Amino acid sequence: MAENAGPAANETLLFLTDDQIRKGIEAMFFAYRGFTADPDRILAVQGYGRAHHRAIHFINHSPGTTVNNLLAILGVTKQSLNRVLRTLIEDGLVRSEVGTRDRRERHLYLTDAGAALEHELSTAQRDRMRAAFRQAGPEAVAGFRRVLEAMMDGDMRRHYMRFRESDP
Amino acid sequence: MAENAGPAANETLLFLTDDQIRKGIEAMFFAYRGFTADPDRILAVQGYGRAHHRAIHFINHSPGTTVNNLLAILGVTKQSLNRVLRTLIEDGLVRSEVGTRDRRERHLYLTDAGAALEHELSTAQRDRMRAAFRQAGPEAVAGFRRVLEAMMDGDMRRHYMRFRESDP
DNA sequence: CTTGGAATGTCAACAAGGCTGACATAAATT
DNA sequence: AATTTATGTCAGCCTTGTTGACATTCCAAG
Repeated sequence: MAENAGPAANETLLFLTDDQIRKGIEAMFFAYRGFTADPDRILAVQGYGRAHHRAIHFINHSPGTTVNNLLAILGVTKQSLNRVLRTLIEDGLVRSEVGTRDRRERHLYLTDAGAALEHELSTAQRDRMRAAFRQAGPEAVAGFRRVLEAMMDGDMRRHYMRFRESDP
Repeated sequence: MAENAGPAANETLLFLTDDQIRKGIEAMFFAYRGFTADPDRILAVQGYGRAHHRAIHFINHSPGTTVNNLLAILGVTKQSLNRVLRTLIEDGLVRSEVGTRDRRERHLYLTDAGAALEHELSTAQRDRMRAAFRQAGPEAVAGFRRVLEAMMDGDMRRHYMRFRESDP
């Protein structure tokens, strides 16, 4: 490697200074709060929390997914997920069907009521994200995605990429 | 506004389709987990959680800050923050000094031990962020920041901007 | 100066939602 | 038949959010 590529090297690497990194960390902290704020408000009314939102989101995304799949994606224990699923099933937002191929598995679907709540939640969250995307512009969005993908853990990136491919 | 600006309009607005937005939402979800994974591991050993990390981070960032300041930045109730602060003070990581001008206020500082933990935590988190930044490149980082800033709530953006300005 | 309100912070109790561990059941696999 | 896998459940713990009650301190109006 070249020892020093001249003044241009400092220019190019400015985005890697500790201070720039710290700003990135704080941006991530504050932005995540905005990211969850709108759904949180909606969920609080019904007595649900973020855990319910996550379950609903991914069941909507992959209808018929099994409990085990969901566990891997959400990265929680089955006891924790089960508590959330139980309330969602009791409240008639999620339907659980015994698998036909493997009858140990439970396949999860949103009911109409579940889909309605999902729509309400994702509309709120998408509106904010869309506004941010529009304000920042297409190139910023591409960069945003590149940085986030590089920041994921291996397993999470696998799940994320699987989702990316799953749209034709 | 123009009704339709031709094929170029579709090109430019592709990043605003529901599907692109959904990918952004899921990227945010998965990336935030990577973002907190390393500090979480370190904190778990000492029996602390993310709340302790946030308090330590912002006390380190603004030494002498008051409890009230911290409340506004962290966006939690004072009772919640107080519990975290109490354990940090008991464990000798944070020092609380009665204000001289206004003796109702408590000014917060990290002790040497607190600074050591802060350094361990921020090193872990910075390393991952730095790797992601390096991998994505400077333009992507600029875009990342622009999108995140647009995604913040008004109050949070105010705090974030205040921090940005505070480095000479 | 006194008094009443506002600001600041602390303590207590409760709920959500993570976690681990142990165990049950049913179905698939060997 | 024995083992493994997928799921569900109970009990109990921890962190971290909440509200309510309360103490202290400051400040301003009377």
